[in-house]
Amino acid sequence: MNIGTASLKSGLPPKTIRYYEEIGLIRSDRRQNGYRDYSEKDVRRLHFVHRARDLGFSVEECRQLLSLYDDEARESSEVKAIAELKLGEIERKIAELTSLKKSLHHLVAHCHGDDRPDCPIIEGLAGRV
Amino acid sequence: MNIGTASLKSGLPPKTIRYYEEIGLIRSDRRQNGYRDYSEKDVRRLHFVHRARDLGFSVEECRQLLSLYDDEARESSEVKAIAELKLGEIERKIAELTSLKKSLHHLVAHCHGDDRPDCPIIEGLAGRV
DNA sequence: ATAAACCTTCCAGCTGCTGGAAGCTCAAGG
DNA sequence: CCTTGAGCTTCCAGCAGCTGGAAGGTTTAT
Repeated sequence: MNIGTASLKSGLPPKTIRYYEEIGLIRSDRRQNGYRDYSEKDVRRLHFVHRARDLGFSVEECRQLLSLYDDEARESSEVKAIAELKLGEIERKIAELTSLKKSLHHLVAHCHGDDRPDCPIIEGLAGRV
Repeated sequence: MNIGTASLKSGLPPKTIRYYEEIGLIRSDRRQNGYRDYSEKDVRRLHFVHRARDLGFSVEECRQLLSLYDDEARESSEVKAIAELKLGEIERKIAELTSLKKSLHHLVAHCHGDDRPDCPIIEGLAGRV
């Protein structure tokens, strides 16, 4: 099938699919006219990458996950290790954002927000607080 | 003072300070030898940007905040509006990550993680769940 | 006098796409 | 049969926000 159809089935834009090919993540057959040609199996791999990206895995991690996906003799512990690393990253990111949120909320809460120039937010950013 | 000293005082790497100048965020005087020359006031502005970036503001937002910082006649409502927008963004990001975390945690929790190949994480990514 | 530590500019690269231009191919309608 | 439009191809550029490195000038300390 053409890239347009593979795009619809996998949920990835054609541009992204070409990009993934360029960086060697997903390959494709070619027809005589030069068009890319995808099988159902290819589409499943594309879909797999789509889901993994949506779950926060980097392209490099997708590469690892894809090779585990392909490996009939994989050990699930390997997959789990990657996922747990990612989970940790996500948790750290959440903690970081939560702390940011707290700081920013604190500044916002103390700003009266009227037409006067004195502003605890500006002062906080200036480090005067 | 030289860029190295300004870097130490503001907490921004010299490279970043030059970059901020290149994009017109922070200017600097020049000495006869071509070296950049920073005043204490410049350093305060650099520090301000540093803090704002750390709090999650984009460079463009820093530009706005800097001009409000400079504006003696600013209305604090303007600052507050920008900060509230950012706060909303941070909250949305946290919600998104929390949902990611939930999905990923669900997959991880169901993976026995041993030497066998069957793996709910791979299956989940493949969309077979 | 020389070496180390600064400073300068410029160019490239990181992640992960996305947009656009120029050009080829294919399917359908008149 | 011709044309039109959709879909495909490649290549180049750009987004954010730096960061690394090369090649070279300056300053400072020994």
